[in-house]
Amino acid sequence: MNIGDVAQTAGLPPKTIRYYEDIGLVKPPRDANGYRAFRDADVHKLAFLGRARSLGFTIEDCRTLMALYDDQNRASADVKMIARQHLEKIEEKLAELSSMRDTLAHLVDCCAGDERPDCPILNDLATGTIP
Amino acid sequence: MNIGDVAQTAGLPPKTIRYYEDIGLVKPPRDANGYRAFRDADVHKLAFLGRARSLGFTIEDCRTLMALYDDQNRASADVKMIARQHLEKIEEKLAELSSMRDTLAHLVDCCAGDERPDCPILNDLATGTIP
DNA sequence: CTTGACCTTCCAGCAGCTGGAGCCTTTATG
DNA sequence: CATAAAGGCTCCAGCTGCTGGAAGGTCAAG
Repeated sequence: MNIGDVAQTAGLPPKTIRYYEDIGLVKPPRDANGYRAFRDADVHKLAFLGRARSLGFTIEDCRTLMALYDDQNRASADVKMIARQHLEKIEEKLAELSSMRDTLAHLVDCCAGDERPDCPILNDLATGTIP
Repeated sequence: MNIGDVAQTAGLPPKTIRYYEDIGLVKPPRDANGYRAFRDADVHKLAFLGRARSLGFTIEDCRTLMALYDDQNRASADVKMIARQHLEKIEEKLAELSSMRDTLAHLVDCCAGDERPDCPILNDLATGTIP
């Protein structure tokens, strides 16, 4: 399978797939013409990567998760630990973002948004005093 | 005021302040010894930047917001527009993250987390089939 | 035989810092 | 007054995870 088809199948851009090869996440053999020749296992790995990335796992997490996937003697506890830590980071980001949203939404609400210069948003940024 | 004191006052690391000078957000004059000599206005700008950044505005947004702040003839509508667009992006990210969280939390819940290899998390990543 | 769609490599750049090396200046202490 | 620590300076490199583009080789269709 050539990279374009793999891209379709795995739902990843060719550039990304090449990058994943670069950093050693997949190792497709080459055809005589130099083209990457993806085997089913490679395509499968890439789909795995795509899903893990779409859940927000870092590349390093993905590497570890794939190694665990390949390891028949893994303990599910190891996988769960990674997932739980990642979940925690997501919760933290959510908290941060939602506090940003609350502040911003309030400021936007307070701003007249007309042609006059008075602006509670700028006032807050300048002084740190939320109206 | 030297960079260290400004860092304390504005709540930004010295490295960040130097970086902000690099990209033209502040332009402190220099003392004879080459040290940056921050004026009150510079410190004020940096605090402004710190607050804008902590609300998640991009550097380019910050640049625009500061320009608007300096412009006595601004229309608050312009500020509000920037804030509203930023708010939208935050909402999008929130939605994305919270869907990640839901999926992950569910998977973590389903995983025994013991010494056995069976793992619904890996199964999902491998097949895209949430239990 | 040519055209166009693929494929290849390599280099650069995005955001927003952060770390470190190597050097100079100021300040505090003995 | 000498010295050492603390702070300042510049410049270069690297982080994450790609993405774009240039310059070129390959392959299938007409």
